[in-house]
Amino acid sequence: MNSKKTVSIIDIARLAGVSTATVSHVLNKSGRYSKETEEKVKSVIDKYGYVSNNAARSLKSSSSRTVGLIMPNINNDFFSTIAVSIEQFFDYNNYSLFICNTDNDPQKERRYFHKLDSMQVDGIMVISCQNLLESDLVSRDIPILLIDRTPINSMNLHIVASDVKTGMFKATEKLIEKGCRNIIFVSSYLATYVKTNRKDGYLEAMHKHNLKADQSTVIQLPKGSSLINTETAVIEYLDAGNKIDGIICTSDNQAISAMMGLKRKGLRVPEDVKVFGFDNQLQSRICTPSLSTIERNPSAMGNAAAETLLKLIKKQENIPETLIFDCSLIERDSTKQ
Amino acid sequence: MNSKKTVSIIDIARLAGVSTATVSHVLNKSGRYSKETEEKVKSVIDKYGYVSNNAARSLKSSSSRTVGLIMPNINNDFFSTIAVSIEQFFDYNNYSLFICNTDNDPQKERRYFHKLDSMQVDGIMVISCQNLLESDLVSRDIPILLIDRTPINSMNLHIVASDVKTGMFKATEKLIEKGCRNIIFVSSYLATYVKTNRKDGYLEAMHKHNLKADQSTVIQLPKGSSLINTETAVIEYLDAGNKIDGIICTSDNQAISAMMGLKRKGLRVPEDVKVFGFDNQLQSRICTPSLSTIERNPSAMGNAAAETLLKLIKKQENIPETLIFDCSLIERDSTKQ
DNA sequence: TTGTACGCGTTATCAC
DNA sequence: GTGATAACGCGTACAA
Repeated sequence: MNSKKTVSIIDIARLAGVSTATVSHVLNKSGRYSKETEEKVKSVIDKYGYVSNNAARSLKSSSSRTVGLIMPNINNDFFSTIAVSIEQFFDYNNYSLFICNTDNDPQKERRYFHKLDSMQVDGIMVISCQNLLESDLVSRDIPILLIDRTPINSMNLHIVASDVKTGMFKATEKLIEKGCRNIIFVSSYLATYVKTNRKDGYLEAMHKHNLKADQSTVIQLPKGSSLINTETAVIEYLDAGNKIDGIICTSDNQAISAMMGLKRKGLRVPEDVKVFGFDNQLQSRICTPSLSTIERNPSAMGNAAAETLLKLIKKQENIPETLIFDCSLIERDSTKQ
Repeated sequence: MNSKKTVSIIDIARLAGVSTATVSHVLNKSGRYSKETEEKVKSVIDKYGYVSNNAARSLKSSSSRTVGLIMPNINNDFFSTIAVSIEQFFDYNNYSLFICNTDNDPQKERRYFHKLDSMQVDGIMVISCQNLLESDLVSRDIPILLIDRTPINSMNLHIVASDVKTGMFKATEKLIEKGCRNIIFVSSYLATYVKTNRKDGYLEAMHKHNLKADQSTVIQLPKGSSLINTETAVIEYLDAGNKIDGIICTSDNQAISAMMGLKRKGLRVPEDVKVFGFDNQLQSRICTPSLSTIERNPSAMGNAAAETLLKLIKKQENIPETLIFDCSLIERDSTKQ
């Protein structure tokens, strides 16, 4: 344990024989002081280990050179990659980033909005887990930026996201091109608007090529199900007499579980069934057979989000309201030949 | 964009026809008001969406019901699992957790210490990337808790960590028990004190059983190397005429890469070589063959860390200075038979 | 360069 | 028991 008496700007001013205003100017390099006073002040600050009180600073300036990122789950590769690139951008621009983990709990998301708001952050980015964002999330006039998820909101918030629908469309069409005709869609539990987007890409591609795709070709895992449920669901689907020669999944883990189900039913990947995952997570490279997948571009998304938020904070002009990133297909063994 | 005028406690007081003191008391449930005024005040707060200004509150009380977690990389399963359980604990206790990602940059770690300090957080937990912690990290008298990594420090900080050395010892001995005699140790780049701990467990087990283990049986990957380097290093080791029938790695990814190297040299796992990973990450279950690994207990560690920090914040007595968690072995196909 | 009013919630003191 | 008044904490920015 350390035991320190807090040193305030008043102490420093007294010890250096100047006013608090001068100390403040030295700290902020805002001029209005001589070389000598600067050195005197700096040496006193060093000697007593003074750290300026951010609470007082933000109370006065209602800015803190701090931004918040609210996200559902730092334990998810895609999200945490976004977070890391955001952090790097803001660090480079002398801002601090505070990351808040909501555990996919909408209530907690709102609590963090209020907390960041009351901590006087200069802006907030959110990968929301709410379907609807109310306008009372923050009380101050700070920018809010939506990343990835785009819940309904009445505030015309700026958005950085990826074109998941087209990504799913391309993946589905790729399987069709390779001769698949009975392609099913396996979806983990997702908020309504997320799920709809992804499924629509699949449905549109199938219908474009006059292939059957409807409720009966979609396996929707219920909320709270684990990966073993996916394996079981695929087996049950086959046991019910349905044919499969292609699977599109909403995550790599779903795809890997689906492949386990296929294996237990004696079906080979990619010879009998071709499989697409989603998000190009590490495990898609490591599993056997290696998994074809859809790559969003989390680093670029994070960087664009951070850049946009900083522009909003600085109240610059002509900031695009919506940035949508393309998805690309990464083909590996699970869709070979 | 939202455009709001900030509502302050003064506005609420005026609108409710009471003083700011009363509003404050209602907010903090500190008594001294009647049911009627309470309802009146609450309805005004609701109506105008008032959020108390944390900067002002922490300026006065030098507490913010907020704690910080500084960590090297949220993109790492082990760390982020710790973080999630810390977050859950503090949320349950009505604290907010701000997570700061240092990218393994000691300078940045120090910057975040100062920022959290000046934001008046009530305590800081750190998975440090420094070898030495100076005592000027924070200026106020707040508790700091070390998690996992235990750099040298002069402040007698509390520690929550795991007994990695014994874990490595047990894994090595397990391979010896299964008949391995030429066991090598493959280490990714790690800070000195981390690496030493892990390697010592391996060395002690080998020496206890009179098996050769020294510089020549340790593959140390240089800083900044990627997984392909591990694969190559294993191949080169074999090409140099060395024998391998067991491998202990400092991460699951290292182990998976090592297995790829073995495969390319025509060696089978587990028949010819048995392999241990480290940390029981998702990929250890998914790879083929599935990987035996060492499980630390990140959830329990996170929970213990959070509990300890809260006790320190509340200045309770008899808080254990050091909590060390055991590691357990998880045996899968890579060490079978 | 400096003095000082200001921002806003908390809490001790005081009045009824 | 209820509620108001005012001092306080500390950095900022404008006026002097």
